[in-house]
Order: sequence, then C-alpha cells, then structure tokens
Amino acid sequence: MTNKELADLIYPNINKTVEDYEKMYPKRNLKEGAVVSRFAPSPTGFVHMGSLLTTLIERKIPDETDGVFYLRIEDTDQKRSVENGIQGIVNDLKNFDIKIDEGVIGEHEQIGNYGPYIQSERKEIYECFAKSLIEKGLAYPCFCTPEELDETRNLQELNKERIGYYGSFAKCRDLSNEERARRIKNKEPYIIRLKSPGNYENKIVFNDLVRGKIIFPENDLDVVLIKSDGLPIYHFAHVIDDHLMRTTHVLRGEEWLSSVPVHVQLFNILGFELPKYAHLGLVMKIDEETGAKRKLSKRKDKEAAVSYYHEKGIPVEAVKLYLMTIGNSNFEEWLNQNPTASINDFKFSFNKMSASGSLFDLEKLINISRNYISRLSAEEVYNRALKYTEEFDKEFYNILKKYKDYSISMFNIERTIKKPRKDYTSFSDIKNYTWYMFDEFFNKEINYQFQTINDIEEIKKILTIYIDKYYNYEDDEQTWFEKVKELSNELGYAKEVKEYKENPDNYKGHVGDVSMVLRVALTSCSMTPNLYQIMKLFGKERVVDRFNLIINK
RNA sequence: GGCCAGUUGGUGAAGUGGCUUAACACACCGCCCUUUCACGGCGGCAUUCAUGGAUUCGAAUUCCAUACUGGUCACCA
Repeated sequence: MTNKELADLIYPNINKTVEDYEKMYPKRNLKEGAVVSRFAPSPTGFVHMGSLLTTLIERKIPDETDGVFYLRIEDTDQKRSVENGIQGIVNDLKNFDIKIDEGVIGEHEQIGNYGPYIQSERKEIYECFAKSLIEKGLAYPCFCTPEELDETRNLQELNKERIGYYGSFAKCRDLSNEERARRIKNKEPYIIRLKSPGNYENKIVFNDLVRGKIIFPENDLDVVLIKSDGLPIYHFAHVIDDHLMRTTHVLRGEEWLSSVPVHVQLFNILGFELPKYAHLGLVMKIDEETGAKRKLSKRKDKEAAVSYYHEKGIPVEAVKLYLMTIGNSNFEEWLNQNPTASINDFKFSFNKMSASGSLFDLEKLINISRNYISRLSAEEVYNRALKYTEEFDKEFYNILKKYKDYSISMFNIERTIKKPRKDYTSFSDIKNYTWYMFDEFFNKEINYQFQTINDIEEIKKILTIYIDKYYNYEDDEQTWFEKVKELSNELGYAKEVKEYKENPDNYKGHVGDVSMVLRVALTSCSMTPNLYQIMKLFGKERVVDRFNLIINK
C-alpha cells in the first residue's frame, strides 16, 4: 500500500491541494520591510497583561512599517473556550485602542482575505497539509492510547531517559501501511503524528529578535499534528496559519522558546519560509503564599486581566505607557524628555527589549496614571469621568451630569498651574476626593472630627465672626487670606505659623488652626485642595449654609 | 532529571573594555516650601553589578565553571 493510498484512506474528502492554498493566500502586496504580525489568543474571554504588552508591540511595528496587524482565534482546544470568549477579547482590544486591521473583529465577524481567522473553521486546511505530509511519508497515524503513552513516559523517567515519543519509543512510527489501514478500517482511534526527520545529536541555530543566537538540539520527537478530535495541535496550526496568513513576525511569550525546534522543523519540511520570532520575557509577580517569583496568573491575580484597569478607571494610555516602560528600556527616558508625546511617536526596537521577565509593578503604573490624569484638561477629566461613571457608578454619573459646569470648575482647581495637583490615580478615585463638593453626598449630621481646635463653642465663635465680619465672596485670594489672618489675630491666634512657633505661649494657636476650622466646617474633611478656591466654587450661599449647620447645632 | 533562557539597590532598568567613586524612573527616608493635603525643591538610598576563576595595564561589560531563578518536556495553548 502506498503512502498516497493511505492518505486517501484517512482523508478521502480532501480534494484541494497544498498548491491550491498557496494560490488562495498569495504573498501580500506590501512595501519592502512591512511587518505582518498578529495576536492569536484562545477565546478565553479576556486579555492578559503580558498579552497586552505583546499586542501593543504587535500593533506598533506594523504601524511603523505600513504593515498589517490581525487577530486570529486559536480555539483548537474546546476546554479553553468560554461563551462569548471572542467578544471579550475584541472588547479588551477596543478598550485599549488597539485597531484590528484584519481577522476577527467580533464574535461572528471577520474581515480580510486570508481567513477564516478562527482555527476551528480551518479544519480542512490543516487536513490538506496533513494529508500531503502523509503522502510524503512525513506523517503517520498513531494508535497509541493515552495509557500506553503514560506507560512509556514512566518507563523513560525510571530509566532516566529523555522523555517523549521518538526513536524506539515511537511504536507506531514503523507500522506498515497495510497494518495502519487495517486498524483504521477496524475503527481504532488514532491521531496523526509527524515522522520527524530530525536527529537529536544535530544542532540547529536559531536567531531570536530579543535574545539573539540560540543553539538547540534538532527536534526528533514525533509530535502530534492532528488530535483525535480532528483538530490540529498548536504547533501545526501555528506553522500553517502563520505561513498562509503571511505573517512576518511572531511575537510570543518566553514559554514558547522550547518549542522552537519543532516549529523550525515543521516550517522546513513544509517548505515554508521561517518568520522572524521574538520571545518576550514573562510578566511576573511574587506569590504571596510561597514568596516565589511566578508568572502573573489570570486565575490568581486580578491585576492580570486588562479589564481590571478598565473597571478601575485607570486610563488606557497610562496602562500602555507603563507596559512600554517594560517593553522598551529606553522608553521611560524618552517619555521624560517628551512628556506630552504619544507612544506613536516613539520608535520601537527589539534590541531594547529585556530578555528577562520583569516583576509587575502596580505602584509604578498608578504613578504613571496619576501623572497622566494631572495633565488632562478639566473638560477631559470631566468627560472621561462621565464615561467611566456611566458604566460603573450610576449615582455619581447622574450627579456629574447634573452639575456639568460646576464639576468642570471643580476639576479645574489647581489644574492650570505649571505643576498641577495630582490627586486622582484613576477615574474611580475621583469620588473619594470630591464627594463633599456635592450636597447630595455631604453629610449634614456633623459627626466628623475637627483638628487642633475642637471645642465646639470656639468653633462656632470662629465661624460666626468670620461670616459676620470678614467673609466677602468678592475678595481675591490674597485679601481672603489676609482676612483669615485678621480673624485669627482678633481671637488670639497667631497670624503666622512662624510667630506661633517662636512664642507658643503667647497664642491659643495659629492661622493654620483657624483655617482648618473653616476647612472642616465647609467640607468635613481635613485634607482638601485650596480652600479659597473651594469657597469660590461653592458660592456665598452654600458656604454660609454649611457654616450655619454648625453654628446652629 | 534533560533541554533552553535569565541573573546590575525594594522595583523597572541604563550600561556593548577606560568618560561609572554605576544614569534615569517608581517606592522608601530626611530636610525645605506651605493655612491642610497634594504638588514642587534639595538630599539620602548598590564602594558594587549572583559566586569563583581566567584574559587584560584596566571588566558590570570578554571567556570558563558553579549557584540560583524562570520556562519547557500533553491528543493545552
């Protein structure tokens, strides 16, 4: 029985040839040096921080070279799929402003000429290539059961031999085609394996974009190509898809580095040109329980999913900025020199990429976020806070919406100066800093603590005299503060803190203590932005009203 | 265990044989500014680049060995 006959027996309905597919998916007509890259996740519903970093770069190089970035879904393992898992990924990319040129753009939507871009829809293509390998004697059906495979593995471990399906351990490798046909007709379950032409004693040289030259032993494992469910294993799908979709650059995590020999071999025997590879260091974290460094995990770490940042209201730009500081070591310095520039203006380079996995630093991300928000205009803060709260805090959303101009003025406090305030680390943080500015949230029950001056009669006296004698809404800031000083003086408090510190026995306290009474009476908080500006923002009536709440208590 | 990669302060890191008594940023700690907070300013925070050896007039930078960390060895990706 010939290999051709065997191939026909296994895949009787495959009529297309390898050449047909080559013609269907021709080399892309792009300018010299254009990069074609892709993001190829399983449809698990969410994007991991490490993947986002990879994706950022996968999007960036085509941007820099007039290339193409596409999204492919790798759903050859049913266990990894979740309902609407594709949409979740598409949404995450959309939230992070990562434009998809081609491929999957929705749960049931695809665009582009190199599709389908969902692997489960490409079954025939993989079968065609598998068939062609069988015909050439480079692949064969394997009837070993999982139990048998376990057995040989245990044996190999026991004898300290290299683990895997190779050489004499590859029991089905040298079956006759007649035997194979008989067992197939006998309905025995089987998978398709590569008949590896490699020799473990040989070395292959591989050039990685971030790691440089790496030398591996040649692959001699008869790896699985097609599983018993008829779908391909990652290695086979990767090689066929990235060739047919004409991918030029494959970026992926370091965990793939050890499968490179398999991939190189597959590209070779199929006669495909090897794409350029970049294996990125993993994003790590210190495990709280064990204290050991480990991969940031989707299951254990909430901060691993990029949707976490969307929900937290951390600006996507900040997340990207942070990721780029990990991605390219010279990025941060560049950003410091060009604080208002966009990531698009930065030129990415692989050799500025660190090969070692870096510990994820949420503190740093938050700092970047804080700085980013501080540079936004009051209108931008307002609009983005509105957008955020619309999705995650309806109550606050309605308030912001109701008091639009007021809110913008509020966001403008100490914002238009050269070194603006940096209160908010995220859009979810805003309410924590501003709630007392809204009567709807302000607590009229006065159960909060005053600071140094806490005798209620003294407080009432300060507020009463202030309203009656000193408070004038029209005052400019300097006059306003002069009056607070005069008020302090009248009641026996030092006009200057320094004076008080020099002769503490001469005074009841100092102007700061008096200001604090005004501050707390007005806001119920001891920490607020500039008090004068808050009073300006509130308007005379509300200032007096809030003071009266205490005076009349 | 085999194979592969990585190893510069608490963190991200610069550094490609002399300009390094190791840049910058985050965190931390002081001091200053200041009516609170935040901001800002100034200063501190690795005499040492995992360890040992070799090459060299000279090494964080080159070479070798060891150690440690991570990845991988599935009909998962």
